[in-house]
Amino acid sequence: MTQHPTPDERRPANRGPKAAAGNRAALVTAAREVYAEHGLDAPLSLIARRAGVGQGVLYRHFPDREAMAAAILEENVVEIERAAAAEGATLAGVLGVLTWHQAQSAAFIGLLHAPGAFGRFHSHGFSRSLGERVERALRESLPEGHRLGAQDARDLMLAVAMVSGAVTGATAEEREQRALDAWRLLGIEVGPVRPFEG
Amino acid sequence: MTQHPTPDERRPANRGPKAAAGNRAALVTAAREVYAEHGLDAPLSLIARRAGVGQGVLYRHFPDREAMAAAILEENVVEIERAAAAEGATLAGVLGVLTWHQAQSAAFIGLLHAPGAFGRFHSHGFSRSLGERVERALRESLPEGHRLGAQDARDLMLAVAMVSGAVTGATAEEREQRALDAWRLLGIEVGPVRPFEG
Amino acid sequence: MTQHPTPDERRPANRGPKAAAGNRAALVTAAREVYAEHGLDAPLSLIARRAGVGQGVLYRHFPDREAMAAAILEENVVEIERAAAAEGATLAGVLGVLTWHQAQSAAFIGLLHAPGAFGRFHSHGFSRSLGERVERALRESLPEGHRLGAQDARDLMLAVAMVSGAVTGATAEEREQRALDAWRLLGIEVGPVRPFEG
Amino acid sequence: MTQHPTPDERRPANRGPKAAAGNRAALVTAAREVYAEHGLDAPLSLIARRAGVGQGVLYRHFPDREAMAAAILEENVVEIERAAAAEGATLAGVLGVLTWHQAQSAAFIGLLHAPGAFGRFHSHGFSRSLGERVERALRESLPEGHRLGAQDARDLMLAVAMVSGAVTGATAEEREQRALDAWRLLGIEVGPVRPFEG
DNA sequence: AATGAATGAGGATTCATTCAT
DNA sequence: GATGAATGAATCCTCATTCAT
Repeated sequence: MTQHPTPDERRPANRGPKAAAGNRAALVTAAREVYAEHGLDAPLSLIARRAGVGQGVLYRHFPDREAMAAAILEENVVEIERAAAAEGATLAGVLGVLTWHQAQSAAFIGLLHAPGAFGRFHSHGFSRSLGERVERALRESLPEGHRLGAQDARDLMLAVAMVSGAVTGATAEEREQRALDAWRLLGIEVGPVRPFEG
Repeated sequence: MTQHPTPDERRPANRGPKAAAGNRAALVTAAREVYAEHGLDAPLSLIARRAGVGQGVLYRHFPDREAMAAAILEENVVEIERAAAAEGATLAGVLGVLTWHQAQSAAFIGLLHAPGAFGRFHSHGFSRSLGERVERALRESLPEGHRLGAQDARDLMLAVAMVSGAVTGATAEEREQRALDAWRLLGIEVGPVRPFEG
Repeated sequence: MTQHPTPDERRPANRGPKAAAGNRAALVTAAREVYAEHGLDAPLSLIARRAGVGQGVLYRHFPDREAMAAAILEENVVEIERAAAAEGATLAGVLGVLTWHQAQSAAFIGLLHAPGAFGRFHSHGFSRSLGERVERALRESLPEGHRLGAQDARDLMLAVAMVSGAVTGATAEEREQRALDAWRLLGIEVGPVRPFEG
Repeated sequence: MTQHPTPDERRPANRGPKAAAGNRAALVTAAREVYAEHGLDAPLSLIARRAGVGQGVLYRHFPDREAMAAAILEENVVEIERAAAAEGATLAGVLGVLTWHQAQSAAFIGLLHAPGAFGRFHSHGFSRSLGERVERALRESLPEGHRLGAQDARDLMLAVAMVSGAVTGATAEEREQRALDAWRLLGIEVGPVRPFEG
């Protein structure tokens, strides 16, 4: 009685476990779009719908709001880490990749520097660690022997936050230009703004 | 047992129809507190309760969510305008006042430059005009004969947005220092960070 | 975006604050029926629907599951207390009233002795205190000077629990007879089984 | 980050198709534990997980909720039947075994007498027959030539239900004492409270 | 003009059950 | 025969907003 007693007649096909990987990918894609359009407060149900999966599938893959957001941010950070680890990486080059991500999804990179700014994402401290990973990546991209003092590192991350502030709220079209203007105001050189491709 | 709704917080008794102006003020104060505690997503009912008024009163004064937020920002902007209009105003001085407001309520001033960033405040475009008013105020604070080119003005507002980015997500304690660091990175001189008082 | 932005067109009439008392009564009546039919696990939404009110109204009057159940049980207990407090009350008479309530809503009186039996109602300990109130009422119904030892009181409440066990799960028709049989097996005299009417 | 489902509790590796019987036993054991911890509303998925099998296996063995619960009760009843069938069985002795089961899993034995009491287990009427089996077992335990009249039999089962009522809701520690107190109030002699062991 | 109850849509989350592999 | 992912209905609960008084 208490529970779901209406098994119904025809279900719209169970695509089987094979669909799992595809579903997860679809969810990530959908989440990226939906977050971009509606912000991090977007209803999860919308993401599930957009991905073409049931609510349950979303919860299976991402047990809570944070897990979903973390999965998105994670990918951004991984790209930046890869760019930093690549042969011949330079700070300017990595900042270019970072800027590309900021321009693509300002709200998310902005989140790196604004945990809890809107009353969410306090718990896991995940953005803290993501922020640290970005910081480490930037450090690693410096020329051999070139070390950043603590204050320098802090300033660099502050600069990143400032660029995020610059693009926050701008339309997708304006973002890249704004980011470049921001780096210019800071007097920091930035390489080509583009995704990292090994 | 636990039958009746919620006992409310402060409830200074119905002060009768005359209190309209007082009610508005109480709502603004309450909103500022509530937004600070719970973020912009805070339930309007909480604001009404905190202000000690009925829900209807809130709607009488502020027809929608945006009107409420706009009223908060409005006060910030008015202060900045006053600072700019004052005898002997300087850009650095006005930026000090602006920075004080950023440090006080980073999220709200940040909104100035981030309309719609989190899926809100699309409709009225009010922040556009608030932003323009800030821009005008900054211009007016320049020495007579000193005019800002369009690009310079744009850069200045971008810098303001960047400082907002720098303080977003920081704790109340850290904000002022971060803002000052940000201005330093931009190489822009800022006067004492304090509210404007005639 | 995040919240309920679809105010819709025509609402089915707001019957105004006057409806409050009526709504509460309707909810209590509906809850009694629904609990009887579906048990304490019944969906609250069903109660609201049965009462002909919106979900919100239910939550306004009864902030949580327990509050709803407590309201129902409360009424039963109050009746028993009244019966015990009446002029010329006797133990047998009060037991008759108590038995009437057991026969009417076995599950609920049963709850008196089975807090948490089904994984709910742990928190407020309300059933504990309701049980104590029944115990006190039974004590008060004893002839002047006749005091129940602690063990006797415990036995009496145990007997009440046993009668609840006897009627639990029986159909509405069988309950009264079963209860009387149970009291007979216990060798305890019970007055007429009927509600208390001053 | 927190992407994959739930890591499960015990997971003794896929034991292949041969394990059917073992799976069933594992499910029964798990169900007993889970029901004890979470009540009859416990999610079936939890039982499957605890048993270390997939959801599908649970459904293979127990087509619905009731089948699961019935399997648990079945074991209790079988024990009682064995006790009654044993050489030299006495009513008091069998009641002792029955009481042991009541003390162990009050809720379940209580169900014997409370089908549908909480909105469940209407369909199969299985508890009816389980109840009848208990009744027959008790009858068989009487001395040769000693027959129970219909009313006496009914009273005896009522007494069993009453003892269930007495222990319902008590903590595991209190149950045995309460059950014994209940039998004492009924004036029925009960042998040692212990499981039946041939 | 103020009050606060009513309304119900919306979004989160949980499971029972099915079924591809 | 086992596994465990997919599905989505159902329930919970929260507010934005209206409106009788």
